[in-house]
Amino acid sequence: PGLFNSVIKGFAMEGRSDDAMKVFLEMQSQGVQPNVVTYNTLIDMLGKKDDLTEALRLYHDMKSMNIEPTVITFSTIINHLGKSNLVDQAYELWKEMMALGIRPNLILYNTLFKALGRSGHVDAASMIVKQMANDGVNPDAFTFSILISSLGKARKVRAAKALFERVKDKPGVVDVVTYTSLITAIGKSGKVYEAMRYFEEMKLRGHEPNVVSYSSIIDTLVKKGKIKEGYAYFQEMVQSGCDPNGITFNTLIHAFAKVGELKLTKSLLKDMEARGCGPD
RNA sequence: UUUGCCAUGAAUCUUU
Repeated sequence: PGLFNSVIKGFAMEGRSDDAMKVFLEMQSQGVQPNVVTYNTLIDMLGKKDDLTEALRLYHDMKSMNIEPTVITFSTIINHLGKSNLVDQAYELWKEMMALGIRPNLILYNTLFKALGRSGHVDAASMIVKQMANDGVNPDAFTFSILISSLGKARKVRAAKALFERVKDKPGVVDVVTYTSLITAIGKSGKVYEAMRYFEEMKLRGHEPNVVSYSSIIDTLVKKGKIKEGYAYFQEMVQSGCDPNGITFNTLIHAFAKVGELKLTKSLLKDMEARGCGPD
């Protein structure tokens, strides 16, 4: 089924889910049995188009075909349930997985933290962090980015910072995304200068800010009325060869419009067109 | 050749 799976994946990546489903039927009519990878791929594809009903139907299908789900099956479904804010169902699946004796791996834990974090269940996530440690699964930069931004969205910025400070000297668990998560959390709490301090620390530690990092710090600054400072970061970003995207421009244009900076707004709109970032 | 095909993180606006 490997060949069919690759073809299905190809269609899935192009968003051609109906073609993918046709291949799925076609392989069966040729007597090739789909395997767990086939199902995982299709479930992920359906989840990406928010068709959770169909995704769950396939999950039940595979079980009735006696195809054993794997940890990937569960992280795929939990991921999409989380993104659809169906945390309770995500948590049910987590329990089902445990009941089946399937060991959660790093990605599964990260996915679950993300689902819990989105819905504000940061305390539940902290409990599971302990279980993860007991399981001998080591957190990575994804884990801390998820936990830190979840804490930030739950307005627990002190906890976010404490967590970050606790792990930032360990190798391999902090990267530009982890820093950006913290910078955003602090920025949204209104501590502009502290956000800037971490932004500078990030650069000093050799983590090159990317378009998301710059957009985040710019947003923090301009929302606090620090238009000049925000624009200075925009210039730094361009000079350092980091291309702004539609979100960067959107952030600046909103801010400029608010304070009536018509000239700068116009020049940004031009700049935007020149860069092929269509305004929306 | 413990082969190959599948899953996770950060930014703006909009919103219930």
